[in-house]
Amino acid sequence: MPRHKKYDEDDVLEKAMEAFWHHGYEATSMKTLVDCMGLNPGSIYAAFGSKKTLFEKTLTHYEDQTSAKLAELEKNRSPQDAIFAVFDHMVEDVQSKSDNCGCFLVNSILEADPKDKTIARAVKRGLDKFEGFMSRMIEKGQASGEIGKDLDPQRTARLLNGLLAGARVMSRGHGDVTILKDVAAHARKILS
Amino acid sequence: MPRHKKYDEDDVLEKAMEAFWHHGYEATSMKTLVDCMGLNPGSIYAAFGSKKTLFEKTLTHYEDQTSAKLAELEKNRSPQDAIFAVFDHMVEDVQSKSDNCGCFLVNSILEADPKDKTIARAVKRGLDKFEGFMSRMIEKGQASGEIGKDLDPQRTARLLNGLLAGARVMSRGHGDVTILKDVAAHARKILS
DNA sequence: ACAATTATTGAATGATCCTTCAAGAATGGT
DNA sequence: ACCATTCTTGAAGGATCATTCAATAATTGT
Repeated sequence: MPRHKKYDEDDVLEKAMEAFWHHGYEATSMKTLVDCMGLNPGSIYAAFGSKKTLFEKTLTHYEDQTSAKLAELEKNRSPQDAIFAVFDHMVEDVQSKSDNCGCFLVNSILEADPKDKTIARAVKRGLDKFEGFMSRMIEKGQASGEIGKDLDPQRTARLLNGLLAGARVMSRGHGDVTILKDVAAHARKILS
Repeated sequence: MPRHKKYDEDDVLEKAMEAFWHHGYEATSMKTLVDCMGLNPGSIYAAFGSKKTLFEKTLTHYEDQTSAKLAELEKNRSPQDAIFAVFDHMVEDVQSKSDNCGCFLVNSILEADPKDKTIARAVKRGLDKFEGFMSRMIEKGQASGEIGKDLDPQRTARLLNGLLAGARVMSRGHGDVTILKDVAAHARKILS
């Protein structure tokens, strides 16, 4: 039977994701991908179809990674703490990395052509997962008495997501991290 | 003396801005600009130098337009109402336009190469104006008793800006406007 | 009306874009 | 050891990219 691939598909997908994440879809050329992934054009096209479909696969790869992290928080923490942990994680993430390239999903929302429904749907699916997590945590927190029952779970979830997205955007616009901490604190206030 | 330009420089700058705004910097080709602006490549280069410098000029053009609007609000409304008006304007803007392409500044923050200091600085200048407006309104509102004195003007200004940015991002991710109204309501709550 | 100056035109440039493909290399079954 | 199958290689493809420039057109001062 045949020859085996000498690279790991998840490895190179991860590298492609980093490239798209750093530079955006348009500014990431095939040459860049060839360099980053360590594969020749032919191999990339054989494995992933095209630049566009490769991009879509990196999006779902990111989505998978993110929901794995959320699932872990959901298992190991109280509902309220799980939400706070998301905000705290964002602060640490921005502080630790030398390059602040934000959330891959948020970046992709803004760069994507609104008419491109394939990417729009992939992004929306990612946002929905995030929102589902937040909403679920709020409901569970309300059931356990940890979170006030006056909050509408879904709308509050969206508000928190908006805060999260906005914080990342602003922290990238300025070189500043203060806004992130303030937003994390504000999230605590909302769920008080 | 010489021949006069047969186009208005502000007119074509406006059109270039719309092109960049809709598609982003990278996805806007020179051909697109030629079509949108109604000028030949030669004329564009003669007047604006390069694609990059043209983009920078559209950014400051946007900045000028925005600060004009803010100045008007600052003159005609109470400090608190001026802030609320910004949020309400965002809601109306998204609802009225068929294509929701967000805030040109925010889009540019995320697309721009972090190493490109020229664009980063232009964007930061725009954000600072916004933040300055918010902060100034809060201080004036506190002086007149309209806004609680316990709020830190600058940090609250940044928080509000983050809310604003986040709302636009989320409304673009989903097809939904509810989040915008909720954010506007939340801003009122913060300044209550 | 002519000269001087500037604007417009659009074809041409070389670089880079994404993609394809024919060739060679490597593996597993028989 | 050989065949069938699959992967890798990297050069070549045409398209499009941003940019330039020589030629033409238009305007104003004299």
